[in-house]
Amino acid sequence: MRHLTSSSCFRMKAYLVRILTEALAKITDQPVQADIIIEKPRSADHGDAATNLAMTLTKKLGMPPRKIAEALKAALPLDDGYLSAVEIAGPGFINFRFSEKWLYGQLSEILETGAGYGKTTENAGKKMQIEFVSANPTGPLTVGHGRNAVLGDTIARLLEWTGAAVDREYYFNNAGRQMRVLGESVRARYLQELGQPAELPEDGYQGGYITDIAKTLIDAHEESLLGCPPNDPVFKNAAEHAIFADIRKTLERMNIRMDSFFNEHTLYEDGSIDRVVSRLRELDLAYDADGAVWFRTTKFGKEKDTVLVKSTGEPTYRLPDIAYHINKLDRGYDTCIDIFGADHIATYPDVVSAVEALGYDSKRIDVQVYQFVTIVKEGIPFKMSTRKANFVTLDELMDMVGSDVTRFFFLMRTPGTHLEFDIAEATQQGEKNPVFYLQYAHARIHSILSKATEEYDLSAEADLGLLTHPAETTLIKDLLQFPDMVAQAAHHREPHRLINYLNEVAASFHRFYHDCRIMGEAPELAVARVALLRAVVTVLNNGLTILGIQAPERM
RNA sequence: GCGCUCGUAGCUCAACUGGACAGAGCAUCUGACUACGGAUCAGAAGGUUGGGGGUUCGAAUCCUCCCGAGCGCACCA
Repeated sequence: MRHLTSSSCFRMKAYLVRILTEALAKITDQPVQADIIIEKPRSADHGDAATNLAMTLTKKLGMPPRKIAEALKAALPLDDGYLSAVEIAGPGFINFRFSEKWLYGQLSEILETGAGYGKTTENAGKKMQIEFVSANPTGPLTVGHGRNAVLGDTIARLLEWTGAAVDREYYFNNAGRQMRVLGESVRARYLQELGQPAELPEDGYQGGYITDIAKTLIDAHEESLLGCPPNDPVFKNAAEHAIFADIRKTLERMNIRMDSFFNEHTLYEDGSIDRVVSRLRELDLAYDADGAVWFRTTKFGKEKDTVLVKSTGEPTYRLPDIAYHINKLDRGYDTCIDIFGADHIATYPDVVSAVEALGYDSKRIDVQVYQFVTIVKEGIPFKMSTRKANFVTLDELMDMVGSDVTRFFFLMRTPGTHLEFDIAEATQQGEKNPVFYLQYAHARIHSILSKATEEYDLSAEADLGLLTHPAETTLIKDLLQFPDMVAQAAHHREPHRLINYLNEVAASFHRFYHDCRIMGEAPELAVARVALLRAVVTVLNNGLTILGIQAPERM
């Protein structure tokens, strides 16, 4: 059974589970083990909540599902503090309708809770860490990194709303071959800028930012670096600092702040790399062959063993990866989440196997893989490469569409499926741009509220019982789903669920706006509707806050 | 060749992880307030969920085999 918390929807679920359990005990002699699942039916005709309990019990009780449903219904109490009706439908669903008394009670709870509405305690007391972005400082962040960055940050926010303490960490490596080539590329540009003959390394970085970095070196050192050898760290260091500064700025612009940057090099300095190898050797999971150190991945179902340390003495990236995850687990996190692109999909199982073999509970590691982004520009997709400088940077994208649209587009889709990022669609300012639908609803309500403040005395308590129009009650029911939706999105690490939900809320609001007026109605009703709008604004605001998107008061 | 991830309306995607009649937004067509923001709302049309077989009360979802796409398969990261 699903873990339940104290928020409104959970409380209704808990109530339904309890009365169903009691009813079940009444209709059978022997105790029956049953998983009671409560869900919201797709169609409003089927009530506000439903359970398939009767169907799942057909085998155990040896009775047809509708018979069981009838018996259960007869044994259920009908407390109008919670429910107004219990119905049986279809093959044996038991459908519940919430009482108005319950709805109004919950609505006033939203108003009281305000900016905290939607927070739950599902992960209260849990310490979590999420590692994301983690791009090596070889160039500016591109749209390709964007999905990773925004997913990581938003999942962190979701988890915080379920009570967890979350650390955001950026893992990087400034010592590998890529970085060496980067330094050599800067040096080549430096020489060229000073009129010296020089060529980029064969697989050097071609982007214009390399030349910019070279120019800053000229500003700082003039010609004094001409005699430096190609591998002099001054070039690489300059590049790293400039690029990291740039990356931080981009992240900040996207409303992302890291708690820590972890340099892979640390793992060499503190000996944890060596420790992993020797412990794997003790377990006979690592061995020497052909001058290299191998990891016995065949023991975990792989076809081939994997090299951990090359015959040159240099570890492959897998080894520090293992050490890094152990480092994280040793820091005491209950859960460590990795946000990985599809290219890592085949390699992380090795890390998980190693961590498990070394005596850690690998369930504490949670790898989230997202599929790559296809950029569509003028109707045609194009491939990006940092090295060839064939990319759209996140800064360029935000120059075009702003950070709200940028975040929204990356969050809109299921992480596990390919995302098509259509620049033309994102650039649209009007109705075609999906983010505006939400922001418009927020701005519209705000405008109504400020007008209502002038016309009515809103200090008196609203009589919420006046909100009986179908557009009003469905809107209230939508609002009550919010904490549950946040918790679900957090649990599945899928922010798009929250977006879909907020779109529904906005749609319900627009429908309400169309059907129900505020100004011009009897003052009591107007005041009650204003209260409802405040609750809607609360949900939109809190939801957009989780998504890291602005909730504008006018547009 | 092997592994992973996928395939849903013309297009981009949902579907609460096995539930009721597969839903939204674009695009197309038809309508709506002389009043609170028309960046809105109502309606129409659009489907053999890539295909076959299986599991069961029940399948887009699970198993299997085909077809098709993307990504991996280094002593690169």
